[in-house]
Amino acid sequence: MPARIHSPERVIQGLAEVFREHGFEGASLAHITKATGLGKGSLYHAFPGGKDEMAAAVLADIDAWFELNVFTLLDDPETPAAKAIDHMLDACAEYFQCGGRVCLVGVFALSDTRDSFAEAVNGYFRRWAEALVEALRRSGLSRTQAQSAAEDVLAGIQGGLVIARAFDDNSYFERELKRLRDRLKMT
Amino acid sequence: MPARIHSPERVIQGLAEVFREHGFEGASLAHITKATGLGKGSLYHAFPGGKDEMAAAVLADIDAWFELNVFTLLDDPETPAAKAIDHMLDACAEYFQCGGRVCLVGVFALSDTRDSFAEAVNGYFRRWAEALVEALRRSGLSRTQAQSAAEDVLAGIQGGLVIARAFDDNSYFERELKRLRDRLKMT
DNA sequence: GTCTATAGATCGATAGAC
DNA sequence: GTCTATCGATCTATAGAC
Repeated sequence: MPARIHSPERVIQGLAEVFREHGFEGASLAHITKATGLGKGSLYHAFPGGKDEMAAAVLADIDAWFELNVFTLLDDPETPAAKAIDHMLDACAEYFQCGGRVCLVGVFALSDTRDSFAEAVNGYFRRWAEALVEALRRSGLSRTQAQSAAEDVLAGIQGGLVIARAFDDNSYFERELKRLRDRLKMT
Repeated sequence: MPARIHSPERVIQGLAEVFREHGFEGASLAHITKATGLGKGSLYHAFPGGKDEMAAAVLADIDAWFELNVFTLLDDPETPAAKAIDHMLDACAEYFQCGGRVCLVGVFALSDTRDSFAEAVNGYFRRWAEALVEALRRSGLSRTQAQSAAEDVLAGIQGGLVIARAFDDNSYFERELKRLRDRLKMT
């Protein structure tokens, strides 16, 4: 048998898709083997900790993506706040496929799965909020104003994903992003 | 054995709690029997359709609650818009226990459960949006403005619940409700 | 209407060949 | 590193006594 047919990135991506679609408890190994193309043996070779370790790997991968594509720019004191925030919203539109893809961290947050991954779930949103506050302060807002606006943006994004999915209408998420963009420009 | 120890309302409430906490797939009959106090036999006597019928009953119960406590007042042409909207946000704070309780419809919307309950999930938010648009138009907004504001409020509520639960911090949801209240007053 | 017992399928996880 | 075979547990759902 050839070694390493499946690149780690593809496996993580397949895992993410299954967890997003079915949630943690609904993500059966049958679904996972189908999505990754790996048998159970291979999966448990790569993730000895089982489903918990698979989910943790996916969460770490998400963290890394947002760190690279969103948070770093928000933090960067040399990047104009407006540009960093615009880029953040563009990145969200891309990552969440304009509402066609839900946020795994949000999915985990809503169910009892949150208790098992509390640190990752909490950390993801905390890191995002802190970086966004940093950018908003650069744009001239007070700490209180910036925190309130950041909370509002995070809720808008997560809520936009929920409602877009409920209506099966991606344009809902796009309109929500537009509203957030406009609101951030006004402040 | 005494008949009808468990009132239908208590059973539905127990079911709702389990589905909210664990999602549809994670809501095992073991959890359900524990939460309702009913054995499997009793449950399948009351809900011959199994878990699907249990979930549908819970969704219908939620619909009825919001119809009675939120939508009707928003629709009522004799109720001042500001009063109806204030009442809606109060009802949300109460129903979602200031963020301590998540929205089952939102939970279902995010996972593949949505496909099985698409009509109920879609209808819940559609009814809410329509009623809210009605109230906002009474307050003087154009149809376009009212629709945009209504979408924004729905997303804010759902997103507020996601983030509050992610942070395990109910004050987050309360602040989001306050922001929505202020924003609606400004328009 | 409620229960216990249990069927039959699927679950997560492991063992061991290659 | 990947597979098949398989384990014991748990799952949804049913049957039948009371």
